[in-house]
Amino acid sequence: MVVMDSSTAREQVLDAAEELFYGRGVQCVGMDDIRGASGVSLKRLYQLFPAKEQLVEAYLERRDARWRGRLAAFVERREDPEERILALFDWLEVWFGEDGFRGCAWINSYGELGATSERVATQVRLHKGAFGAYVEGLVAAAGLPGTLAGQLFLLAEGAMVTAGITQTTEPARQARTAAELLLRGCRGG
Amino acid sequence: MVVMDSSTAREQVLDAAEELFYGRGVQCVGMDDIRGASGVSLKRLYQLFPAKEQLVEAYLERRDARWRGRLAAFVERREDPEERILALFDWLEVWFGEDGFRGCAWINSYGELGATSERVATQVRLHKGAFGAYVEGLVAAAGLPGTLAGQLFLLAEGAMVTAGITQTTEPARQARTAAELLLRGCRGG
DNA sequence: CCGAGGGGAGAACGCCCGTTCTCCGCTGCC
DNA sequence: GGCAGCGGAGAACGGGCGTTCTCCCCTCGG
Repeated sequence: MVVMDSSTAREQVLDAAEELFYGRGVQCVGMDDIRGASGVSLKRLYQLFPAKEQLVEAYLERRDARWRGRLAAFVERREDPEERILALFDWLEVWFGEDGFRGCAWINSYGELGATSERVATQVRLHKGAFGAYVEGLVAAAGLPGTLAGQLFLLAEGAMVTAGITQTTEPARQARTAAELLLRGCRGG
Repeated sequence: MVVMDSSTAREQVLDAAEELFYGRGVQCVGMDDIRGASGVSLKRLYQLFPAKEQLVEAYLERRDARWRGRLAAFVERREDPEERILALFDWLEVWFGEDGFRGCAWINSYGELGATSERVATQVRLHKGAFGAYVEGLVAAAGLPGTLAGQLFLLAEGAMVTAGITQTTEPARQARTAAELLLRGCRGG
């Protein structure tokens, strides 16, 4: 096989890890599965990630960057600050409808490993904190009261959980409708 | 030891299972841990539950009955139909503040086993379906539009997830505030 | 051409865990 | 009292998995 430098090997491992961990759950994917799917030998795999836990951490970290990047790119296509808030829920609907959607990776990982692995719990809190801060930013940019941000955040989280469990996109629309009502309420309507 | 009939043995096993599965996650609790905590021998344990998966199923099932019973008992102490809807969120706050609260057992189990075990996935869907139907009932009893129910449901789900991850009770109050606003909107206020 | 070293494949190791089996003591009936 | 059978304790079994080790090939410098 052609030589492969460390950073591409790393990416291939993370690609495989993301697909498998997200699709089946972390604990039922073995390091051997990762090797098979990535084509990176166990030896090198352990050079890149000294233990499975660190691979899980890296998987969540990289996915966080991607996920928030995609969200922001979608939202920023709208100009109006209030439209941007609603776009958040439109984006959820797009996400929920994607092939292989299986709920929120962080919520799932927290359910699986939150009690066991401090590193995983930390990644989840960081991700949810960053998402919450992003919502706060959108709310502030629209000149709306800060209390609204937490409420929208809960709607989004509820929609993610429910979409994951029911395998439908409908929760995104329900959450969007609720968000519109809350926005209207803030405008004093 | 004194003789123990099947139904008390069953209860003791389920008590132990509930505490351990909920507190640490299903997969990191072994059948031996259940035996140690319940005092029921492995042989009898396997007579009562032929496989671990069925014990998990029974744990979720019994917890569902308890959980919804407690919720209903709390809510029904209020007379006014709209107060009952808000009481739902007050009850969440009580629940979130309990010792050992670690999020929603069904959401956690779904993250852990939803992709692997059809029985577990089914239990989770049944539980969430029953909770959703209960919310719908409260909304209908208050003469409010059915679309509100789904929105309140999402708020409650979001609060459960967030309270579990952050280990705070605050999401219950945020969700309650949002619920009040949505109610007010329905009244045409 | 030769020897050293890095990397790949996969066997090996140790441990855990779900499930079953073995052995033994107790109990209750004749 | 004797014996059959139920039930408890825990060893045993089989498989899986995280991690490490062994062996071999290929490459590259002399």
